[in-house]
Parts: sequence; structure tokens; C-alpha cells
Amino acid sequence: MLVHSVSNCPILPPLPAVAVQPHAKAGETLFWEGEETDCLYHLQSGIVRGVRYTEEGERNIVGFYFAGDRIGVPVGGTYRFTAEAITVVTYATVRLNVLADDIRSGGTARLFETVQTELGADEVHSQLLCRQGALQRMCAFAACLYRRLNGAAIEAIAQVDIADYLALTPETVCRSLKKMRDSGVIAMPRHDRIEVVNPAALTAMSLQ
Amino acid sequence: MLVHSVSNCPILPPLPAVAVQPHAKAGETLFWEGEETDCLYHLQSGIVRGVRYTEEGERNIVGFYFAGDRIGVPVGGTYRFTAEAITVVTYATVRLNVLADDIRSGGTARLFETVQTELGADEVHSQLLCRQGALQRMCAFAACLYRRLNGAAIEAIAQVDIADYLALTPETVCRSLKKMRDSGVIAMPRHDRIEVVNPAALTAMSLQ
DNA sequence: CGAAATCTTGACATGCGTCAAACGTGGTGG
DNA sequence: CCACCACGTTTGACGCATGTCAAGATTTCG
Repeated sequence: MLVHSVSNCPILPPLPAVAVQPHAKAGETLFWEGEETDCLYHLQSGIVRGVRYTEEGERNIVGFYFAGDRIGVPVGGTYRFTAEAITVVTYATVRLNVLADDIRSGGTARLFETVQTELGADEVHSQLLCRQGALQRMCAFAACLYRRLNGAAIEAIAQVDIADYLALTPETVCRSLKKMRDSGVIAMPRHDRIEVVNPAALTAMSLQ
Repeated sequence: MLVHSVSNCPILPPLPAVAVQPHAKAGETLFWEGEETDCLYHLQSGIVRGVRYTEEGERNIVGFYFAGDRIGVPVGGTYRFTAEAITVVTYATVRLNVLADDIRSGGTARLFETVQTELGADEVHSQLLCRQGALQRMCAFAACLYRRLNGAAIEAIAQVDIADYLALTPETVCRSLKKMRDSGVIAMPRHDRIEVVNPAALTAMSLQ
């Protein structure tokens, strides 16, 4: 199975009734790569992209995150990537010490729930990048998001972002999308909206 | 920084003095992908490769693991990949419920410590695959292992395995290694031994 | 010592990156 | 409300790097 199961809705800690829901506008940053981790983020709506800049200044996208995902897991005490809101995003933050209490009270399965999103996202990313052929990679990517979003249209993700995620050029992404349109597996009413019309054909094309 | 810091030596739990050290011969499997996770593995010596087979039967290598690494983190209760010993391997196992108690008492830091190896490995893998150009990818890979092994020679890793790890063909791996030999950045007294002669040149060649 | 696996080298075709230019779109300010 | 501008997308032409196929050399292991 290429698609992992990070799509389960989170059981969120109760919030004070009067609290204003934390949110970010499109383009805003939730946290920065290398910054010291003080809390994790449970996404509730919207789309976030994980970004990392290489030494040469190249931009890499490490993942796209949606409602239900938990991001911000530290390695060495700091965030592993920069989290940028693509759309308006609402979320809940969980301070590390609160999380510790949560872990103590929960079961063993609960233990790794926290790291599941990021572990799964990196795993998927590697699997996508392993596919040779731009078209296969694009189809696998679309199939992946299709399942993650339970069939909803893929929206608001720029082709440039897809390119930086799949290690392709924007031109190649555009051409691949055109082929997918011509084959009738997807429809694109707008530049930033991909509707999967034929899921079976999509997975077939993603196979090598 | 391309290279992450999973190279810290682990503080291992004390073992019974009379216990026979668990070990595996080259080619043996420590655990299987999809199998229910009952314990994690702390590697103490030797080399392990993480393998995953795609639906089409293609072999992917997700990472190489060395002394000090902790592998076997479950997602959804099962192992994320198959762990095969490349050399003779010695290790210590930690049962999941023991680990759970350990994490509960140790807090979030202990949790993140546990997943550091696999999170870091996937991260590195993605970063390597993002580099376009076979030579750059190979150089980045070599530089990565060079730092992970603290300058020791890279040994016992077959070129086929490198190919499956970097999403290249064995032929391309071989040709890239030849270029690196001709450039004088590495030496190869045997087919399965890579000695980094010029680390500076190596990192320079890995830049895009 | 023999056989199987791995590595090496060559020739060839093609798919993707690069460069360049035009088009569409969304946002901002007058 | 319209005009303009900046950014992202689209399309084309071209060259090179890498995958593919094939044959031979080397190593490893029984």
C-alpha cells in the first residue's frame, strides 16, 4: 500500500469555551526549521506545507499536511522543517509538558500516535521519489492525496509546490498534468484544483 | 546541513551478565514489514538494511542502519519495513511494554529519542532523492555515510543496494563511482569498500 | 575448482531539464 | 472600478544524462 493511514480524526484536548481558535492566514508561518520546539500542532482545517531550504538555497517541500495531522515533532530539540500555511489554517497547540501528561495516561498505541503523521509523511515522500518517470510520480502523488482527502478535490496547492515536492521542474509537472487531463483521469477547472475523475486509471498509471 | 546527527552512541539498558548477546548472520531478517511490532531493536554492531517491496514487486531500500541506531518503531502497530542484516549483527531488543513504561517515566524526550533514528533516516533519504543528477546523489550519499561512520570506510554495502536506495540503476551507480575514483575523491580497494580520500571535494560535488 | 552473483563497460534511445517566450490570473493601488 | 504589474502556468525547441539492453570481467561462495 502506497497510501498510509494518517487520516484518522484526532481526539483533541478540550479547549476553554471562550478561547479564540488559533489560526493562520495563507502564507503565514506556524513554526520555523531549527527553532526550538515548545509545542506541537494539531491541524483542524486548511493546508500546511513543510519546507526546508538546502545549503545552496534550493527550496524543498517535505510534505503537505491537512486536518487531523500532528506536526512539529522535534529531532534534537528543534523543528525539522518550516511549516507554512497554504490556506487559512486553524489548529490547536499542545505544549510539550502537557503532551507528557497525555502520554503517561494513554496506552501503548497512543504513544506513537504523536509521531505517526511525520513518520508516515516522510515514508510516503520517499516512496514517491523512488518512482522513476515524471508521470508515474505525479499519478502516485495524486492518488496519495486522493485517498488522504477521501476523494475530495486537491485544491490550493500550486504546481510549483508540487514540483519542489516531487523533485521535478514546474514545466514537467505542467506537462504531466496535461497528459493526465488528456487521458481523462483528472479534470482541472482551475489551475490550482485537481479533480480525480478515474481513480482506477490513476493508480494504474502510477505503477511502473 | 545535509547530514543529521543520529550518530550519537546510545546509552544502552544494562543486560544480564550471563545473557548471550542476540545476533544475526548476514542475510538474516530481524523483523518483517507489516508484522506486528512486539519489540524494538538497538543495534550494537554490524549493518542492517531496511527493505520494502512495492506492489509491483520492486525492491526499495529505505535506509542503512548501524551501531547505536534504534529501529522497529511501529506505525499502526506494525513494523514499517523489513530489516535484513548485511553483515553479522549484534543487538539488544526492548519489548514494547517495557519501552512504554520507560517512555512514561522519561517523558517526551525519551519518546523523541526513540523515533530519532527512523525519523532522521527517512529525512536523509528524502533529501538524497531530491538531488537531481546521479553523481550528486552518490556524492551526497557517500558524504552522509562518511559522517555517520565518523570517517571510517564504507564497507559491505553492495552497489545494487545503493542503487535501490538512491533510485538509480546499478550501471549508473557503477559509473558514478568510477567518476569519483577518477576524480580522486574516493578509493575502492575492493568492490564493496569505499574510502573517502577527499571529504571536501566530496561535499563540493554533492552540491547542485 | 566451478557456478552464480555482482560488477564493469559499451552502444543506443528517450525522457526530462534547460532556456525562452507568451498567456492567464490574482492582487494592489490609483 | 479599472489598469497595471507580478507571479504562476503553458507551450515549444533542443541537448544531455540516465535508463535499457547486451556482453564480458571479476568476485564470492559452496
